[in-house]
This record gives sequence, C-alpha cells and structure tokens, in this order.
Amino acid sequence: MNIFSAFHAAIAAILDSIAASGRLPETLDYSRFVVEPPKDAAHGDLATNAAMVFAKEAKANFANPRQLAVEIAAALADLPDVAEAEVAGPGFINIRLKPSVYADVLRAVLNDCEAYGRPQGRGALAGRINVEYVSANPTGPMHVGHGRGAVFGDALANLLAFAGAEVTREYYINDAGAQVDVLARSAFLRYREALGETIAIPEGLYPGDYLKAAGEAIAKQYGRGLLDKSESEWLEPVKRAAIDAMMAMIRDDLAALDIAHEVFFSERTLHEKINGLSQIDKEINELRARGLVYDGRLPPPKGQLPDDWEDREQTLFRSTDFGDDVDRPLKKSDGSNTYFAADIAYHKSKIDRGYTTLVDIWGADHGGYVKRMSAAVAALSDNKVALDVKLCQLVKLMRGGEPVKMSKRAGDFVTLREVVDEVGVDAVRFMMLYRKNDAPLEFDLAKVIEQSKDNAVFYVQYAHARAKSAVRQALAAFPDLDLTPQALAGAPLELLQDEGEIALAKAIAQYPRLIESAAAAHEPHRIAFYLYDLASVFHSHWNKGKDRPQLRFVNSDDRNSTSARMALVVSLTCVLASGSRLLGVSAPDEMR
RNA sequence: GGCCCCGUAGCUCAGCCGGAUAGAGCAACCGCCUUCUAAGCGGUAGGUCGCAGGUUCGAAUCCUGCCGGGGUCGCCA
Repeated sequence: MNIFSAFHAAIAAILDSIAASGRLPETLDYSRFVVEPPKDAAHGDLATNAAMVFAKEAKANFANPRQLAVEIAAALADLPDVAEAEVAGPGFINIRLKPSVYADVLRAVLNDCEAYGRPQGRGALAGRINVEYVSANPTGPMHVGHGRGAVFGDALANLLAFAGAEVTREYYINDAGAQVDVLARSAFLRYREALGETIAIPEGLYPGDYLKAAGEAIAKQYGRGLLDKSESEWLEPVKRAAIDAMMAMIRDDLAALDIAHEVFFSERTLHEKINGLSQIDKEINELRARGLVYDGRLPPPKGQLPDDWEDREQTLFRSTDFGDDVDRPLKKSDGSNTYFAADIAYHKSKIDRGYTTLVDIWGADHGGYVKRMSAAVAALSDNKVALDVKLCQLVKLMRGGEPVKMSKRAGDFVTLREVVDEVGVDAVRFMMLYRKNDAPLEFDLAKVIEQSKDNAVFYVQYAHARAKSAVRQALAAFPDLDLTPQALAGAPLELLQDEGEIALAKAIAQYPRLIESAAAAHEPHRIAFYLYDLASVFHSHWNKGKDRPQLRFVNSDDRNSTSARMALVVSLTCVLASGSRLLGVSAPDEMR
C-alpha cells in the first residue's frame, strides 16, 4: 500500500472528471504533478502541486491556480480516507488523512512484511536490466575502491530486482591486453621461484606475494616442463593459469562481501578469431557498413601536446553522431584493437542478449569514457537500449580520524579483504552505501565498529534489535499473545494515538515511495539514509518511554495497547529488515 | 585548453526530473540522567545553498558565464 501513488491516482481521476466537463484538456501529462509529504508536518499528511503544474492549461476556465485547487480539494475532501483538504499559498493542496489510513498502512505492512514496499503498477520497473560491476583487472587482489563499486552495484541490483525488473549481475573480465601479459611474466617468475630458484622481480612486473600461490600451482601442473621453453611458448598457458588464480581470489574476496555475479564475461573471447575474424572485427565491420566507422585523422588534443604525438590516419568510430565530442579510435598504431573496440563488441553482446537497460558501474577516473560508450550503445541499439553509467568516487581509509598510511613499498596496499576481515561485512556494505556514489567517501575503520549513536550502521541495526527485544518482552508479559505479523494485523490499531507512534507509522508509510524513487534514480544510498531516519524516529519514541512508562511498547497491565504497539513494532522490523536486505546488511535480533 | 564530477551550517554530508520558513549527524553552548527501555536523553544557536546573470507565479534544484577543488584527454584497462 503506497498512499502517495494511491492519491496520485485519485487526483488524476479528479482531473479526468474536470476534463470530461470540458474545462481542462484531455491530454494532460499526469506524471508532471507530484504527491509528497509536506516539509512541514503541520501542513498535514500529503501535499500536491497538481493545480499549479496545470495552471497554464487551466487558464481558459480557471482565473488562477487557486481556483483549480479549490475544485480539486473539494473533490478530495469527499474521499473516505480524507479528513481535510485545503488550499494553501498559490495553489498547494494540503491533505490531512484520517488516522485510520495509518492503521490500514500497518495492516498492509503486516500482511506483506518484507515484501511490503515492492512497487506495483505505475512505479514498478519492467524489462531486463544488466548491471555490470566490479570488473577489476585480474592482476591482483581487490582494493577498497573496488569494494565500493562492488557493494554499490550489488545493492543497486537488489533494488532493481525488488522494484520488478529482471536483473543480471555481470562481471567483465579484462583478460586481454598488455596487463595480463605482465601478470603472466610475473607469475612465471613465481613459478621458477616455486621450483627453487632465487628470483628478483624487475621494475614493471607485479611484485605482490599473492602471486606465489599461482606460481606454485603452475609448478604443480607443469613440473619443470616450462623452464626451458621460450616465452612465446609458455606465455599462454601461464597467463591462463594466472588469470584463473586471480579470478578465484577475486571471487573469494567478493564472496566475503556476500557478492556473487551470475555472469562472468571474458574479454578474451571477443578477441578470439574464428575463421580469421574476431567478434570485435565483426562489429566494426557492421558499423563500417552502416557508415559509422571510417578511416580518418583526428585533430591533436588541445592544450599541451603529448610528446609522442604523431598525426596519422586511423580507424574511427563516428561517436560525434551520438553526442560525443570527438570521434574515437578503434585501432592502436600496431593494428590491434583499442579497449574501446572491445567494449563496443561487449556492449553489443549485452544488447543482443536482450537487455532493455544497461547499467555500468565504473570508477570516477573513467568519467571521460562515458560519452563514447553511451554513443556506442545508442548506435548499436538504434537508440533502443539505455545505458546508465554510475561513477563511484574514491574511498579514503581513515582510522580514528587519521588517514591510514599506505606503505610506499611496491605491491603493499590495504586490500578489501583486510578491511572486511577487520570490521565485518555489515559495516563495509552500509558505509559504502551511506554516501552518494559520486561523492568521495571517508571510511573510518574505528568509527564503523563503534557501538554508539555516531555510527550509522550500529544505529540502524540497534533499532532492529531493540524492536525484536520489545517483541520478546511482550511475549514474556503475555505468553499467549500471537505476535506473528498476520495475527497482529487484527490488533486494535486505533489505540495508537501518541504522536510518536503516529510519526513512526508515517515514516513506515514512506517506504514504498522511497523504494520507487531510489530504483528509478539508480540510487541505493537513499535506502541507507531512509533506514537511518526511520531508526531515529523509533529510538526517539522509545526514549520517551524512560520518563513516561505509559508510552512503553510493552505494558503488562494492558494487553490491548501492547498488542497494538506490537503491530507497530513488528511493522518496523519488517521494513528495517527489508531495507537492510536490499543493502545486503544484516538485521540482527540482538546486539552482541 | 576541451570534456565530466563536485562546491549547501565550523566539520562530514543529505535534499537537486522546480514548490511553502533549506535538513541530519558531529563539534559548540544550555539543561537532565548515572540508568539494564543498556551501548545516554532533551534543547539552543549556527546558512548571501561558490559568484553573477537568465528562464519561471516560484530556483539549492533548470540554462549561460565566471571562480575554486578533483578527474580525464589516440597507441592503459
């Protein structure tokens, strides 16, 4: 039950009937007006700008927006759930609901529990959405920055699925190109080391200890068989083995964060030639046939010229036809494909697999790449598939307000795994989402495990545990009381009269609207902020029970009021658990 | 130099497909509590929403130009 969308529909119906009387056009776009909670609670429960939005269209028959508002308000006042509808200011309509509406909301929550808030009808998402996230190079362990993209993508995928979309979580393995060759050479050294040689790792290769295991694995598989081979012979098998080892490690790191992708897509497969033609070649040829790829020269970049700049003819994609600033090269000077060329083939694969929306999660340092990729997807799908690129900003690791010192020693950095092991999954996931994706994030290792109000993770989890504790106490006071959500739907909810109780019910009633907007905007952080606010409403009402015992949720003298309040508390646990599940954060029954 | 992101209270940040008197946490200040409804509570103060124009009945929100910070700019991925 979403009271906001319900009233949006009710107001649309009122506008329809005014239109039917000939005093408004029949063609109004109802998505233009909103029904939202007023900023000031004194204005009532709902507010709408419908009369002002359609002021222009109403001009012929209504002298000003207020007149239209008066007519809409009059019709609203006749609705059974409305206590009062009045016009304010230039034409706002403030609606005060009957208290029974919030009882209805709680009953709806109790009936659906964790399914409550799933968008229905107009707000529900349709179609197949591919969310591509992490996509870290398989050349080493993940660091904290990767973790942010990983958590963001995972939570977004949860949210989109909850909102009704058919979601695929995908990882693009960058297992082609020079970096994985470097990986292979580094792993080969570790292989020789595993066979007893003393090695020195030259500049330019990966020095990290994490490759030792890969070297040992290769030694186990090939024995001394690769030692006297030339690089051209050992490179491929060593590369394969090293990539497999790195991907196993990355999957393991992701699993520690409760993240599992459904599809791992290998870039290498796009480069493999079948009958002399790779998938990349095919897509380039196709675009060339459509006149979207040509051979030409690019103007040098403005400002300072790269020293090795040479003007030459190259293979270019006409991305300027699709909103990019300059056409983009598809071939390097040695004739091999650029990363962009492979990415074109990759995104074409997603389009061919039938997705209607593509979401890519990238680090902010790839911002300059967004326009060309959007242009490519537009070209490849004839503007039918939408690409939304979400950029995640850097994570700054802190400990007690001081930056965590990163050792300068090559290959030694704070890995994602170390952080997860130190503070736990819940803290990492919640804090990574407690910030907008394009804002830099300070992650304080000390703060996130603090048991205090200053720590948002704790504050939200504590609200859930506290609510569960209240349920346990109610059961102790009334052992025969049925506290299942279904049974509580029959509780005497009209007894919920205190303003703190009403405020909590109102906050719970916001949840469906929050989910809809967060899903539409691809912004899971809104859930984290909402949960914090919801917890805050609950805690502050709970605290009133200290001085005024009659407000406590459990009152052993009053079975009926306890029952009604349990309906409220259990509704709260449903919503806290639901939102936490979308974020991938646990909702514990007690704090330890 | 081109492009992208950011600029909101002392600090860290929400709010941004336009809507009423711009919010939260921390810090500050003032009270209260010393408790198992525990991991404190309540309140006060604090803002030319970077600057200047524009669109609009209405702009933190949209447009333009500046200023400041960050990112990025063929042969890295």
